[in-house]
Amino acid sequence: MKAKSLVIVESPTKAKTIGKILGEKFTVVSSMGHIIDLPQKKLGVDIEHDFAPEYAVIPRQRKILDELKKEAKGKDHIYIATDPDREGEAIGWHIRENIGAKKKVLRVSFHEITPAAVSSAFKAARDFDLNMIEAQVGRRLLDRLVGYFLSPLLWKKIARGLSAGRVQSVALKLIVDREKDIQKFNPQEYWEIEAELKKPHSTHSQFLAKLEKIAGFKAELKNKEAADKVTVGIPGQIFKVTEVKKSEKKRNPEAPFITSTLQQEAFNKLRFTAKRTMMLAQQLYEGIDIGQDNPIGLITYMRTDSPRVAPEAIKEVRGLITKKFGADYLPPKPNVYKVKKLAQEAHEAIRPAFTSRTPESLKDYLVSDQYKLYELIYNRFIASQMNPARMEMTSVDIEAGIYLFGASGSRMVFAGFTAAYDKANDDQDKPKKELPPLEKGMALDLVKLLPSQHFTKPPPRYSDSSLVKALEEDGIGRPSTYAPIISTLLLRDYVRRIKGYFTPTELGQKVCELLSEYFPKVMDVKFTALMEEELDEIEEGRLGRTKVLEDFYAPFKTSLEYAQQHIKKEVVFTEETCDKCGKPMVVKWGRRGKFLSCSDFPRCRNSKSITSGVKCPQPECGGELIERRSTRGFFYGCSNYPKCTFTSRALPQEEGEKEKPAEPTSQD
DNA sequence: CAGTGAGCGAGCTTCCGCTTGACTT
Repeated sequence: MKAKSLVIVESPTKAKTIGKILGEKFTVVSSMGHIIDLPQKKLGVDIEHDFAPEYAVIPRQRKILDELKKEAKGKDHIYIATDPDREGEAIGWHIRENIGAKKKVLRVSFHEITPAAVSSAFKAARDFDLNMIEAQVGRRLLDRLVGYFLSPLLWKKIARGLSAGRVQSVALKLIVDREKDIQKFNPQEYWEIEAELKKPHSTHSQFLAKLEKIAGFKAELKNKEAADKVTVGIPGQIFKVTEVKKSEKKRNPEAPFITSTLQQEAFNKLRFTAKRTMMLAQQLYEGIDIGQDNPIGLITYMRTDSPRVAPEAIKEVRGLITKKFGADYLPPKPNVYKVKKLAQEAHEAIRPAFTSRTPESLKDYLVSDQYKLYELIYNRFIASQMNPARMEMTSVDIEAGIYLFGASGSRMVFAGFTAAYDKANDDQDKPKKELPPLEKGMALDLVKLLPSQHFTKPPPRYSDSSLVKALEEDGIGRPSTYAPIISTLLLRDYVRRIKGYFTPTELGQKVCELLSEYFPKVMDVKFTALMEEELDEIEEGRLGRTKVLEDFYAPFKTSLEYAQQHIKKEVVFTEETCDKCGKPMVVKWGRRGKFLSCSDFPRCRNSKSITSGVKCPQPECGGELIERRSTRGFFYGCSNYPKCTFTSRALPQEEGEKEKPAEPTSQD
């Protein structure tokens, strides 16, 4: 029997795909991510000795490592084909160091899983990039220091079980800061006046024009009096077209999806949370049984920060565009999309694995949500390689005495990529109506005036979509962590998702305030970007990992000591008194959230729950609803439990309050 | 696919970033 080579990748699906490409001479196995890490139970960083890490095999990865060792035995060549980025290099290195066959191990890296890319990667097999691994270790240690020093501080000063970290705490700060902006926002009244106009002797040429200027100055109407003055002055004036400007505007298609944009669009168009989106994408990636042999992967890898597309796929989609839409829709050269500055580009864009598998052809095999997500990914990809849409934009000036009105309209000249990307979904920028044909000098009839009152609006709270967008823009977190960051903030009860929008809790605000006051550097959104710059320098061999850690740790330690001394643990007294001894009750935090404890603890050990003040809707129950916390999130239960087992997701609706539509689907 | 829970307080909680099954009804 001939000796085989061993290839190690991260994911089982990737192993399957590569196995098919490489053929019989290779055994391809997966590591399922990292196999060793810092221990969970302790710091695992020797601060006295250059921040030396104490690594340990991740308990649940023990079996995997044993498998890898077994497979490594008797193989002539071992290729580590983990992702071509910082984490992938480190994962591979740790495998090499732990499977007991160091000498035979080589590193291969490719950015696309196509026969051409894989083949040339094996020809260019190389040694490990030690500087890259240094950078990863630096990143890991820094995160450990921040997380494992700040979290215990919170346990001591606020409540047990809390957490803080380089990423989650900054994400929390975004939400808390936004809430502050909203609270201090002062809405300003303003009025708009629209005129419904039509061409003389015409019955179906109505259109709307907006008041823009009065006597040459911008029309700013602060209140009803100002608006009334105008609405009284306008009738009787002669409306006349003074200017008609036409221009052609191109609208380019968007890049194919990467993780962050997929999460944004899936939330905006389908109301899927980031977590749900990733779960569904994983299912599409792993493959679905579509009646032929094995399950077949329907999309490329879903955790990526690069919009790059494999040349083979470009060729395929260009063929499809010509066939389905015609040559007019195909650009002379493939569209190329820019990579973000902080991207590590280990993977391709998220796209259909085979454009021949149209969403319609898979309808019978996919459940509804899978189908919707696949369709989104499919259409976005096709559209990304099509020609721009062309619109004819018209803007018209209309005078009525001293009053200047403006109207604008647009007409589609060429659909371009919008022929592929479902327009019904594409409601971001308001679709402008087409105007009737108008010419300079034309007189118009006023049908009616439509004054309307408005108020300036505060900035919106973050949603899954806008939070992920903000995180990505600031370089905070990675494709594999956007969704988990949100889950952590919810799990800790730092924020709640209300009708799809994040509101910080009192606890979240308190944690944020404490950290911001004592650790402003860590809480700065720029902290991660600065860290990334230093990691880049480590990768280039211009900076040592220990130096980076020392420079961070020295001032951090000082802040920590200062915080330990100066933050007072605050005790929250309530109006409630103890049933047993009459002393006031105080709020304490247990494993399952807040509860009331006698302030005389431990002499009096009485405790009780905090009730919501809302009666249990069960007939003849008489209990009150209490907010409970389980492993699966929050819910309301009856104070008479276990006698009454009533539960509900939210407090029963107040009378007269209307049900609002489109609550996003959530697992948190 | 939905459910979710009875003791918190004396021994334990926690980070970020890779990756998938993990429980039970």
